[in-house]
Amino acid sequence: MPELPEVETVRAGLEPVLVGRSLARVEARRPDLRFPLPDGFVQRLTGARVLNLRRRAKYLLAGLDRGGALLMHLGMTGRFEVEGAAMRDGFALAAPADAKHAHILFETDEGVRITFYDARRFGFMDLVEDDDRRLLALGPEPLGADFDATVLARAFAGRRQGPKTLLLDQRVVAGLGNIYVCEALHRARISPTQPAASVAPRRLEPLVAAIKDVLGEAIAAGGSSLRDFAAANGELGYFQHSFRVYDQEGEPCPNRGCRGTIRRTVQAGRSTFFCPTCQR
DNA sequence: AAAGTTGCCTGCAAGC
DNA sequence: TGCTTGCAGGCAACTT
Repeated sequence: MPELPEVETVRAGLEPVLVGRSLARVEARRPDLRFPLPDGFVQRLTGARVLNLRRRAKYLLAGLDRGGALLMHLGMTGRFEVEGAAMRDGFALAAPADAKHAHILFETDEGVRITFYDARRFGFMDLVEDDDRRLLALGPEPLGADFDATVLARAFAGRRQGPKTLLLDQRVVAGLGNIYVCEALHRARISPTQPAASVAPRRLEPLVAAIKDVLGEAIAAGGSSLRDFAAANGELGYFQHSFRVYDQEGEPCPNRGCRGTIRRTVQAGRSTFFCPTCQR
């Protein structure tokens, strides 16, 4: 469940049980996620206190009192489950619900257990410093003041690539994924496939606004929940009901005054949903 | 069969 | 010509 709004929702859910707590127990139930866990992962985290929980792009960063941070990425299917303070009552916690994909377990000094599940295992964790190159390479936060039309003008200049693929490039703007790029381009009525250099400059400001709007609305809705089977303890987001183009192939275009039909195409190996009538 | 992720690899074009 | 760089597209990692 992982684009910026989903990661932000996860961050907000973990913050109250994690920040200020120390990790009494850490268990890695396999040596790797997408990549091998770093050397001494469990030892280096056990006993550490979490100072803060931040989001950067689609990354979660738990700052540690012993320096550095725990970097976490949800990949495609990564998710966290939080279970209450059973330890305080002297009861052992039940086995993870989906034991096969429960890869990392944290238990705080309050006895709260936080389990990281990831069926496809495209997610990853690492222990990093502030100068980690994955973080330094990221473009501006789309909801930040420094993301504006000028940023897009620079990124689009001279590019034959479509706006769709450039907006997915985390070096241009950090945190957008397939869903919200499709949604934002539709709101701004910009073709996802035309050469980015051919998008008129006056259209970049509305595009920035569309990106900020759709992300803000999605965060307010708790993100989007796709293909989420067992409803975890946390509530599911409901923004998927507000999709105007994503996964809406064949539906009428909801843009005002447009009588087009939503189509699906493939760009850089990923589905693009758009209205060929009003997005030009 | 398709999937919301990133990053690596390739082949090609452009530039010096 | 040959080398380097950037670009654009494809694919791999895995499970349901």
